[in-house]
Amino acid sequence: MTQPDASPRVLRVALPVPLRRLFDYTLPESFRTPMPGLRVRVPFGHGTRIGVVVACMACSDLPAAQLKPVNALLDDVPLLDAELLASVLWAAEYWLGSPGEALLNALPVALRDGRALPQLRAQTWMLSDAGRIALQTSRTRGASLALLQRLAAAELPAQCVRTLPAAERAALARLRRAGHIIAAADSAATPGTAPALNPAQAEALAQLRAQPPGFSVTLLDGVTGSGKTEVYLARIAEVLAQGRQTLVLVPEIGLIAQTAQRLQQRLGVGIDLLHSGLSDGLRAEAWLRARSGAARVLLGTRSAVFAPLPRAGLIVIDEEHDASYKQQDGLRYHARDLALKRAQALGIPVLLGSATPALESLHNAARGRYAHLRLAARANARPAPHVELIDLRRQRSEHGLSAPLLDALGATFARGEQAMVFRNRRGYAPVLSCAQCGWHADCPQCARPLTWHRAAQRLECHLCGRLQPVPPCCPSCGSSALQAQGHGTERLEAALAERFPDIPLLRVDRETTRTRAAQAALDTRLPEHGPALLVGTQMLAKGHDLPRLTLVAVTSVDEGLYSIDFRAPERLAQLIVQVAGRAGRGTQPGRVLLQTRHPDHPLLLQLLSGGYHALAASLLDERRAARLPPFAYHALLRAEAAHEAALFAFLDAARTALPSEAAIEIIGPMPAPLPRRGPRWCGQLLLAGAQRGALHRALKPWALVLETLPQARALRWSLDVDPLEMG
DNA sequence: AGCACGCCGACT
DNA sequence: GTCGGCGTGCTC
Repeated sequence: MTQPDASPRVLRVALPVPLRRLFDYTLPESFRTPMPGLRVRVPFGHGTRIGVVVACMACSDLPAAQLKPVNALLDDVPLLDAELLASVLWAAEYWLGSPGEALLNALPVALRDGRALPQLRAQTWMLSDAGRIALQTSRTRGASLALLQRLAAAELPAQCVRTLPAAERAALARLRRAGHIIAAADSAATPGTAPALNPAQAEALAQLRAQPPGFSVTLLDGVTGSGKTEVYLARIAEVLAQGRQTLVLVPEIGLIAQTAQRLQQRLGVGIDLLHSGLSDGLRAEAWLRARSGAARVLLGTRSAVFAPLPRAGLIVIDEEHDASYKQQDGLRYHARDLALKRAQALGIPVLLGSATPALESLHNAARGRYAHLRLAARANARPAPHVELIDLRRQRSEHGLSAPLLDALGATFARGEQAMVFRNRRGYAPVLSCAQCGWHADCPQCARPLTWHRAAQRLECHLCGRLQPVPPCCPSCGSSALQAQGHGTERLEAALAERFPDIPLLRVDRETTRTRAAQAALDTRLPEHGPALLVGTQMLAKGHDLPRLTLVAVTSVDEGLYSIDFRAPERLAQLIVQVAGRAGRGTQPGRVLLQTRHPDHPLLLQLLSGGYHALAASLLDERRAARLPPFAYHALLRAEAAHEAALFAFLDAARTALPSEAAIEIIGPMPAPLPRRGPRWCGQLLLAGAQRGALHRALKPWALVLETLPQARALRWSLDVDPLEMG
């Protein structure tokens, strides 16, 4: 092992190439010794690359003759501070990715090409109302008075501060603390008044305040409407008052706007946003503001977990159970888990919020690794919505809608109230089949049924996106008796529009949000008062706050009951609780209808009688008995190839390359749950271990072997540590 | 991943 | 005669 030295002449550099290793370069005599986290330009292969310095050393493990010199140091000070550098390298190590890709992806796009840092929009100081009053009432003297008068005459750009007399510079800091001088950008907002906390919220806040300073994880577990956000806000306000930064993560971009508005109104500071909807320039600006400490509250989606936090005080993960926090390509990190790692390194608390915590989080709470705060009651003492099952075996249903469901919708509209109908499939019908011979339309490549999109007059493969015309008659027997089998959102929309012609109806799924303008425009299309109906996929489950929504229906919960994916019951329960939480937010109590052919299913019965936590407890028992996560650790090798033979040649070679260790169970190679996607064959190899450490120790060298496997040439493969999807 | 080097087919 | 197919080897 090489040792750091007083005058290191070798730099270990991370480069944006998909190789799980670092590269050593010599540092030319004339160059100063850079700090880790600095960007460099280096020769690589036949060209040059931008990389990040990871370590400075006296010598390399390689012979000096094999090292090339660094071309240029690109920053004066490291772009990544020590904590962020270490945390990103940890993520690359843990999720078995390339350290260089992880580091370069952690930077905003605008900083990846080695350009100099853009100038941050200059900060400008101005008088607050309090400052103006202080000036008018002549309560100040000396340098303070001079500075207030100076600012009353004109706003003061921050870069002019260093030319001020020293006494006035000292006064600036003092008057900022007193709130007499504020940043111009923050001037528009003044903190809103916090509503009085109910006893449960007050108790939760008291417990949070009682925690010892430093790293801690708290699962804030509260039913929808219990006011988790008020608890976050109170904690964030305290962190702000200490002059420290808060990072808030939400699962989806669609939740950013409403969350930002609420944070801004209540906290009275500008909220810096970090998400993929921003331009490169804006993202870089927010990232740099975070790095400078100027950004005090950062709000973003998954990738915002890579924001620099030099003055970190708190991290909040809202809807912590949401699977969107798991990156599904490239480095397959989990933003919640990385946030926990960062909080530990930063020595700050993390708040995990959810009405339906992930089983992993409940397990961690039960083991005492997380503090567990329950907010059981709805904040406004409104009754929880009433959940009922509709037995589809005993009802004839038309277009997937049973009579009791239609009656309930009719009654809701008659009262002038609003309703939502969920169906997890878009299109008109998931299968188009022949009533004569039983033929049905399949994707020739994926060998799965094509979805009939009736309005668009085509068949669509929801796996590979292939589009085909609708045949005029059965290609197999010539019969014209082609019929829709099953129901998608488009079919529900048509059936409901026919049944309730006078009720404003809106369909929300990937199809409608893609073609019609933005999702934001959707809410404005429904009346605020009077009856209305929303039909759509899970997209509906978040956002869309209809005040008069009192009925929520799920047209079938059965896919979630009998899926091969062991996480399906957890997800179904989370979805049901989440959609139930959307009903009855106004003054009327809510009602939830679940259509099923399995009304005796223990999962449904337990959810109805004991709620999410009772069900979660049994699901955890099942996971323990079956040795599934969180009682075991998984890693999944996925591969897809043009030929089936190449696919299994690779997976077999990968299996052979694994050390024969009793601690690891190897399942496969096997075809993926959906074995064909477009022209490619998909397969996988699942590794399970009882101990995370033992599994990981075997995985790291294995990943390096996989990179060099000749069978890996002809295909695409990826490793997924702690996979959330088996497929 | 890129990007070159390296040996075998249809074209000005 | 060559332009170019993608097999394979490497990147400090």
